[in-house]
Amino acid sequence: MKMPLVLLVDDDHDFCELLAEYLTGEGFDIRAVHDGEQGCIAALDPAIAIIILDVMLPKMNGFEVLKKIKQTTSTPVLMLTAKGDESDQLTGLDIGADDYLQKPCSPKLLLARLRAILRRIDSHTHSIEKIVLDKLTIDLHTRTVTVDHRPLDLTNSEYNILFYLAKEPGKIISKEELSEQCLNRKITPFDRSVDMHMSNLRNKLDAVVDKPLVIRTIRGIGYLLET
Amino acid sequence: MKMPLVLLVDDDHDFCELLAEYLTGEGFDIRAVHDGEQGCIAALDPAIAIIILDVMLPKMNGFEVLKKIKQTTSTPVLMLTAKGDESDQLTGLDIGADDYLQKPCSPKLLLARLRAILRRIDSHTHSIEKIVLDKLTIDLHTRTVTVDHRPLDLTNSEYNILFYLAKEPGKIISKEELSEQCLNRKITPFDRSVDMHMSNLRNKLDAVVDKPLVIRTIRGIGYLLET
DNA sequence: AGAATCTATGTTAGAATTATGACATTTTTA
DNA sequence: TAAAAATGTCATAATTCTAACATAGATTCT
Repeated sequence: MKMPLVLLVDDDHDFCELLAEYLTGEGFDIRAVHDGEQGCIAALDPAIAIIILDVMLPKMNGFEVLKKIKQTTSTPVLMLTAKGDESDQLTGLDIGADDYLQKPCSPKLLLARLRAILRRIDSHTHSIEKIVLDKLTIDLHTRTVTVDHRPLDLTNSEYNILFYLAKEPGKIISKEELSEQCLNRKITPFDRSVDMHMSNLRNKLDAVVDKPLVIRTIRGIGYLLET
Repeated sequence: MKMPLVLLVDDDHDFCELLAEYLTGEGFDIRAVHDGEQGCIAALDPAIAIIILDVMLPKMNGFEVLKKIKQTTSTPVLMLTAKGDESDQLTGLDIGADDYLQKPCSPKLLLARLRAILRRIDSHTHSIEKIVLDKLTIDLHTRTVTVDHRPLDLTNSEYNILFYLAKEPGKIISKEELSEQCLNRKITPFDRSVDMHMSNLRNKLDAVVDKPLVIRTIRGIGYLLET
């Protein structure tokens, strides 16, 4: 999929044009139609990567269009709902929309949502399942870790950290990055959390085998998993 | 920045061609040069969004090139280092490289790193600083929250959840999403963590003012922050 | 080079936060 | 109306954070 093709179904021509211009600049191809019937027909094209669908449409309302689309294709749909009306969201969720956005919304937010959906879809179809490094195995789906076929019982944070290091063995990862990516918090001046997790992680790794895999400290910089 | 322009500095022509083809397909424009001197000159072009730089280069090694580039521009640099040699990483970090990758590496990983750097740079230059919703203020930089100018003392997870809801007020967010995005873990069958955090968050919100902002439950679907 | 000093990391123990089982309450379904 | 299912919340267990001190690597000064 080179330039993802976006089908835009909205009767507001100005809005379509504006959005088309913005999204084109961000690496998307756009096709726009302006009523529900056209939307249903256009949605059948398998080249379409994602559909942006307004609920307020002439001829057929957005929900009917959504229902029809979902009967025939599995193309993801991002719906634009009226502000503050969450019954719209509920109805859409039932029928199978992939995401929502209240209209009006910033193009930036819409872009972020678009990418999020495409990333999600993408990662479901062909993503990494396992990391295997010598005696270490990390199963991303079940979040389980084994060393030498023996299961390793890790806490959630320990798993996140080990996984993050193992994604790129030999690469030095800073504490800042580990804290933000694995612990979901900004690091603070005398924050020892990452060090503490490393200590515990090393203990657990040592307990299993003789010389299995080593987390090395790079003083002042970060940590790395030895290859 | 429509199609980010990538400068590739590597003497391996085949590798350059391969990568250029792949990255072009992913929405980048590529310019490639094959020795250090050319690299230094090419790097001066302000149109370049990011530089991929191999350490092994004829005429001038990668570190010298990196040093020269960093003296004159602030363009981010992703370095390609030899496998297993973290002294390369340390040297590069000193000089100011933005990221590393061991060569050989998959184009996919390289793409991910490229995007990560661009996202990071981007978010530093013009990102949202604050969310203000009626009486609620969330300062993203300091991670502090006030209601009616009174500070609200939240735990890390409570902050993450409130922020996630407040990013799109009125939007229904599922427990699955909240668990994965705010607590960094997959939700499990009888997992009550999100509910518990909601309960505590509501107590803290109620404690401050009379009728401030409400977290509404959408049974079977998720939660939303009322607007 | 070696001693003194500074700084970052390792580790212990206790505090704070988070997760989980149990039960109450509410909403939905049959 | 009863049963089933989802959420609210209390109490407690598990995890995570933080303060304090120990240790080791770097730096400075002679």
